[in-house]
Amino acid sequence: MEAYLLTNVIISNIGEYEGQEVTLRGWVYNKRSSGKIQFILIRDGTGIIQGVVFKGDVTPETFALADSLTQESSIVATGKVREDKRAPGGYELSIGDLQLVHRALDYPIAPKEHGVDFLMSHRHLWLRSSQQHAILRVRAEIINACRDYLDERGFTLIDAPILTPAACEGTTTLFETDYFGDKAYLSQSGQLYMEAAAMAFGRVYCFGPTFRAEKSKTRRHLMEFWMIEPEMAFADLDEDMRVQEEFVSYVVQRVLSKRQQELEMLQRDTTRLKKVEPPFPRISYDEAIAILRKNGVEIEWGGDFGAPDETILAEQFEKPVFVHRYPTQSKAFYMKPDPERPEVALCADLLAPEGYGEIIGGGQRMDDLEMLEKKIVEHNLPKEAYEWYLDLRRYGSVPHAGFGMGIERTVAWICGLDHVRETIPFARMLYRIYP
RNA sequence: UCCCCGAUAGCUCAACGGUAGAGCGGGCGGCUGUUAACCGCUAGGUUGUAGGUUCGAAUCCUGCUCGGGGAGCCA
Repeated sequence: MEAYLLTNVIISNIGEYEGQEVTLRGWVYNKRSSGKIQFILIRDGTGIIQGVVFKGDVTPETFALADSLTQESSIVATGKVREDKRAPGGYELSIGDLQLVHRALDYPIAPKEHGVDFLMSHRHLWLRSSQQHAILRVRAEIINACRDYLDERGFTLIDAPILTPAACEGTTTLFETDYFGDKAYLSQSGQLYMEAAAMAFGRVYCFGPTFRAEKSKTRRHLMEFWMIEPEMAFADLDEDMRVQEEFVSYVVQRVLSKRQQELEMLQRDTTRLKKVEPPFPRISYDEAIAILRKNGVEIEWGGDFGAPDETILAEQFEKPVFVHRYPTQSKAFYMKPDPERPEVALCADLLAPEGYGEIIGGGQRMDDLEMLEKKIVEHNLPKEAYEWYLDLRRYGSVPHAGFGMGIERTVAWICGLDHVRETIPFARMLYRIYP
């Protein structure tokens, strides 16, 4: 077999080779035959093209091979690229020569409807289907867009550790692991480390997996998910929200312009996505409570919002909406209380439209040493573990703010999916860690 | 942890107290333009599991296991 070269022809730009003879390497996506003619849908990861084998055009051996091909068998096909309106994709390959690389027997995923359990158990093969391809390409585009936006604005990528000595927020359950006889935990947020990095680099972000050992079993939860967490020195809550709305708008518009084909494949109605541009509406927690009560929700001041509450709030607006200044008591220890009203914190959540819920949580951080020490005691956190964090308030403390955006929820929203499990290549869910 | 729903052929489902079926996928055959192609034939089942009720259970009841949706918590 000839050497695999990266310069080889790929299906996504097959149009450039019209009229030429090319060699494609890929897998059989599906096959239809009509006696003396075989239609082989070939996919190579970049796209799908229909290959046509006429009995009269090839050797009897080649035709017999084409006839015997099974779904997902790997092949090398050589032939002429031809424009043809009847073909899906607009181009066809008139196959003259065909080689079998490997014959796949009894590929489990048939071209038909399947159940969630079956597909998730065959995730390693499900990734080959067109829809999953489209979703993961949108995910890749979102991640690229996030990084481009931040990189172009003076942010430095400073990744946070995944193995950590203690809870960042000390509230949710952590995955515990043995660290040579000591306990270590899988990170649930890189934020505290980003605060240290922001004092060193000004504007920073991290992008990596985070882990929550909560026994959440909903369409919005994964045990392992990816979060992008920017942090900015000399920034307050207002600036934080301005960056967020610009950031989210940039990401959405970028996907709309570069991944239109994928959104079409997913049958995503993009009319509401097109409206995602700054500024986003801002409502206070107090206003949110009033809206909920007006909609018949019985809710006390001080509590957090549930998923149905978030949907009601988001439905009031066309664009994503900020809910700011939540009660300090319900928020993490590092949130800075509003100096004009200490019972609320200078924080904001961004709720996506169409019922997708919270995609960003963020806010201004506590920059005063004494108040932070007090909060750590109030939250029953071990002060020794946070000495390094307190140092940031001892040596040149400044107002600073940041946020964390969940990639999977953002992908689900932009793709219009009803569950986050398809937005990550291999979802880690409650009671499901295979494959 | 709690609430609701489900488990029948490889897959998606039907049969709802009286002999377990269909479509897709597999195998064999037919067809020179198919679009999840079509047509014919064929193989494929201890109905998740353990009990119970009944002359008789896939079907009704109970436990268990596994899965799905949701709550809480969060991104």
